[in-house]
Order: sequence, then C-alpha cells, then structure tokens
Amino acid sequence: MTHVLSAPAWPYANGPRHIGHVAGFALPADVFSRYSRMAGHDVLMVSGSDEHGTPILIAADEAGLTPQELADRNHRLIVEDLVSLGCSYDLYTRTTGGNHHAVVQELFTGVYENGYFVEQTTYGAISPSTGRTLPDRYIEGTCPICGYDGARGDQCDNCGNQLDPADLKNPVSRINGETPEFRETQHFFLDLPALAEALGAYLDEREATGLWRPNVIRFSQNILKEIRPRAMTRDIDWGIAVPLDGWRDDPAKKLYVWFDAVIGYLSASIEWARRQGRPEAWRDWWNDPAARTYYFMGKDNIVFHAQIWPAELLAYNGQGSKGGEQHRLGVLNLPTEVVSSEFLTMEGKKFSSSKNVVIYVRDLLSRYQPDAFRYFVAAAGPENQDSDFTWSEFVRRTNDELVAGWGNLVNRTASLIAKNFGEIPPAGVLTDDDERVLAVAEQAFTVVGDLLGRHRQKQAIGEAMRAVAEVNKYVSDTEPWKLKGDDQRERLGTVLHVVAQCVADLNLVLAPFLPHSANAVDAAFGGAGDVAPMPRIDDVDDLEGGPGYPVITGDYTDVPAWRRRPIEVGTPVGKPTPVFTKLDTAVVEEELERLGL
RNA sequence: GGGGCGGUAGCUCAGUCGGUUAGAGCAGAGGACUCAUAAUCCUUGGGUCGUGGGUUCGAGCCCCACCCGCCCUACCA
Repeated sequence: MTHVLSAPAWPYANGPRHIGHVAGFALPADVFSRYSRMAGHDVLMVSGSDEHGTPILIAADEAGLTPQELADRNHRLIVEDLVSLGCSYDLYTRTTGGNHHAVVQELFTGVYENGYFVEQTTYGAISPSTGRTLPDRYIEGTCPICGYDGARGDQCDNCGNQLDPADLKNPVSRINGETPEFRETQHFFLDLPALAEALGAYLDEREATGLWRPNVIRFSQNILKEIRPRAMTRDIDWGIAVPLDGWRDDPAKKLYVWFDAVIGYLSASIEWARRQGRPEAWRDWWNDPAARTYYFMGKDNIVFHAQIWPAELLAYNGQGSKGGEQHRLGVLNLPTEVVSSEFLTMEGKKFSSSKNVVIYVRDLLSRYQPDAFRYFVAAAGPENQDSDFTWSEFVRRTNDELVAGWGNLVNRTASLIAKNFGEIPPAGVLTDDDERVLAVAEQAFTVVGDLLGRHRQKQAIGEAMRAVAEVNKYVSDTEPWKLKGDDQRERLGTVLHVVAQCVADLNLVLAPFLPHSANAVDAAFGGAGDVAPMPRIDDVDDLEGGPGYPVITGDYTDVPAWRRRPIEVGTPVGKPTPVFTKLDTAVVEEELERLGL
C-alpha cells in the first residue's frame, strides 16, 4: 500500500485538444491510475487546464474574448472531453483558480527567499501598443542571412538558421503587424546552475533505478550540461502576479506560464485535499519520501518535468548549492519517474489544427466508442516511438481485435450460458484443459500487472489479448454447443463455468484499458456494472472567492482488487447485446474525406 | 550546425548478456466449425534486419562513416 501520485500533463487551453494530446498523457496516466488503485495503492490523480501564456492571449484576441472568457470556454470543453474518455481524475482543475495562484506564489516566495532567483536585465521585443512580451516566434521579418522575408524571430523557415529577433530586418509583429520595440527589461531568472549539481545527483539516482525510459533519462542528463539561468517572469498582463513589493501591482509583469504550470501538480493536490475537508491530506503524496510520483507527458515536455520542475522543488526545499531553509509546504518530493511518450501522427502527418490535419477528441467520440479509441492508443500508441493513427488501422484494430477477439468471447460465452442455463452454472470435476485455461486467465493478473507497473502498456494489453485468444481457443476446442443431452449436462456446465470465470478475470485485467466496456461486460454477466468507476463533472466554488468553475472528480475508492474474483453460481445471465460496435469499413473513406485526404 | 532517439516480413511491431534455423499480430493462401457481431479454431507462404566498412569463432545487437524520419537546441506551450 503506497501513496502514488499520478500526474498527467496539463492540457493547454487555447483550444480543444486533439487525439494526439490525450494519447500522450491523459490515457496512459488513466490506465496506470486505474491499475494502481486495483493493485491496492492510494492513488491521487491530479491535473488541470493550463490557461496562462501568450497563445491564450492571442487566441482570445482573435475570438474577440477576454483571455479569461476564452479559458473558461476551452476549460469546459476539455473537461467534457476527458470525462467522455473516462479519465479518472481525483481532481482536474485549472491554473486560473485562486488556490493555484496562492500555491504558485508560495513556491515563488520560498525559492526567492532561498536565493535561487537572480534578477537580470534582458533585451527583448515588446509590443508598443500592449506592453506585452513578443515571443520570438511571433515576430516576422527579413532573414539577415538569406534575405527570405517570411523569417520568424526564432528561426528562418527558408534557410533553417536560428535567429535572434533583434537581427531581423524590418521586424513586424505577427499578431497585429506593428513594429516591435526592442528594449531592456528586468526579470527574475531561476538560478539553474546553482541547482545543477543537485539535479545531476537526483538524475543519477533515478538512472540507477533503471526505471526511466532510456531516451528520457539520457536526454535529461544531456540537457544538464548546458544549463543556464532561465527567466521565470514575463512582460505580460495575463498570468500570476509576482509576489514581491514593486512587482506585485505591476500589471505588465507576470510569472512565466511554465513556472506556474508545473506547480499545478502540487496546487491541485492541495486543492483536492481542501475540497475533501482534509486540508493536510496532500502531504502523504508530497512530504513522505516513500510516496511515488509519476508524471505523464509528451517528449516535448521532458525539459520542464525532468529539469525545471525538479529545479523549482530543489530550490524551494533549499537543496541547491546555495542551501536554504524549509518553508510552509515542507520538503517536497521530486518526480519518481518522468514517463514521457513520443508523438502520435495522423495518416503520416504531424497534427496541425491550421492545416486541418487534426481529429478533435469530441469529434472522434461523437462517432466512435471511447473504449475503441482507448484500445487503439494502448495497443498502438506512441509509447516508445512516434506512432501513426490511421483510420484504416483504427477500424482494423477495432473490428479484428476488439470486436472479433474480446467482444466475441464475451458474447459467445454469455450467449451459451443464457441459452443453456440462464445463470452461471456450477462446475463439476475439472479436466487438465479446464485447469490450464483457468491458470492462463489468473496469470494474466500477474503478467499484465507487472507490465503496467513498469509503464509498458503496449506489451501489457498485448498479453491480455493473448490470454483472450487462449480462452477463445478453449471454447473452440471444448465445443460446448455439441454437449447435448442429460449425460453431458454437467460437463456443459463445467465448461461454461470455466469460461465465465476466465471472462470475469480478463474483464478485470482489461478494466484499466477499457473501463466503459468493463462495466458493460460485468453487467452482462449479472454484476452491478461498477467494476470501473467513472469520473464526473462538478461545478465548484473557487476556494479563494474567485468565480466558480467545473472540475473533474470522482470516487474511485471502491474498486475490485487486482486478482481473481470467483464468480457466483446462480447469477442470472440473459441473452447479451454486443458490447462493442463493429465498424463499417466505409468509415475509412468517410473520415479521410472529412480530412480532405 | 550541436545533442538525443529510431529505421527488422506487404502493414503494425517484439527481439534480454553478442550465441543454434530472426519472431508475433494483421493482411494473403488452404482447411475445420456453427455458440458467437461471417465472429472462432487449425495449417501455411512471406526477410540482403536503412547503406557501406570494422571488431569477433560468431553481429539485428558492439565500433566507425553515411542516408532517411522524428524530438530538443526558443522568451511557444
């Protein structure tokens, strides 16, 4: 019984999220969380919408909304999508909440008091009309190297060189066309060099566990070599105030969005505890060194989770080369494991909303079952390397593996039982074949559980499906439909009892992957249909008096244990309706057309 | 340009410490069965392991170079 923090990345709220996003963090984290709860751990799964930063401002301007209005709208959309997918967050909140602001300022203050912020003057582009930082990528001009006139401030798309925006000829803002002003400005930099030694020691210790994916640990070690102080404030009017005199009331200076976003894991844990009425309960996951904390994200976020976030924690803890003191939140745990996925592409291309190379979560869920998509992601997602979502492969996986493999086993089993007994029959004497297939199903808990604990979900679901195939084979081999007549009645009951037990076992094993259908399968065999608890949306008040907002939460304490649960003889089983929908292969054409392919 | 990861059957991928004849699923071919959403089960063909060198008794695996894809190298998130 361990405290396990499951921390999926915070979706950015500048628009609805596409399937590539959820494939990289929300779904793997949910599978892991669901499994961990069944395995008996105290799981806290927290995340939320990331709502600060320049892209939100720009999207709001384009939509004619305030940033808060835009964030409100997208937060609600993302909440609905994640609930539709069945992601079992204990709390899914947002970074514009009052609690988050307070926790971020506490972290900033602790880091500041420990001496890990250095104030530096930088030279950067500012929009004269708004006073906002103009990030490099939002400046356009003529490339000083090749003369291409559509070069971005960070890089020229024509010659590929990296640029300094101050060197661009005729620089203009891509946002409103005005000429940016390059001027000096004061910012707080996180003193990463002063934390580098502690970070290195931390990564060495993590590497020694052998648990991190090799590319993640190697990459993390590598970026440590060229570590520099990094600005943690911005010239922007949308974000969290810098809690220092002279800064606090400056409307044009806010904390850098990434400084606050990663703190969300902590603030959401605290928010969860406060909403539980047990305001100190979060400490079990954050102050107890025996707790384990797992962070799920795409590979582009490794630097923020394996360097910036641990650095913020070390600085707050006073564990860098400058020392320091403990603060109100105590000594906080660094990530046990940074579980980074690769990228999902779509029909061989990178996702791009602007080019219509995109499938939004809600579009997919409006036409297909959430578990069909969850199956695809678990079996063919970007766990270790980039993987490609194609509609033909989605249809094939759904029809040939989910429907024809697992769905068919469920259906034929329930059908045979309904037809012959109408309830779970008792088992008589077991043959070697009976014992063998029962062992396969029971061993699936060990095999699949071990893989899930090590974040090898592809292999895990593969092993589960291999067990499904073995049980299908057992049904074909024993031919229960041929066992007619009174003298074979007991044998028929035995076979069907054995298959029903195997189906019940595998249904629990598959529940982390396929929670919606796990409940449907459970119900088809006379259960309560509650083996996989589902999240819900609550509209809550802000804890610091701000406007209320929707959150995802749920009660997941009452889950079946990760082991065989003997089926009960006499449980009524009626004629089943198929759990999974077989897809017409014509949908491939339809969907490709929708994408203009 | 620098750093990292990957390239294995038509497709998607596995391949442990260097060790016998490189595996699985799907697709293809043939057969069995009829409980089941024409699902299931059995048999079977299919490979210059990106390219070229090297180390070794032995290389998919280790070393070097190159080609291709992706990520990072940003004040995007």
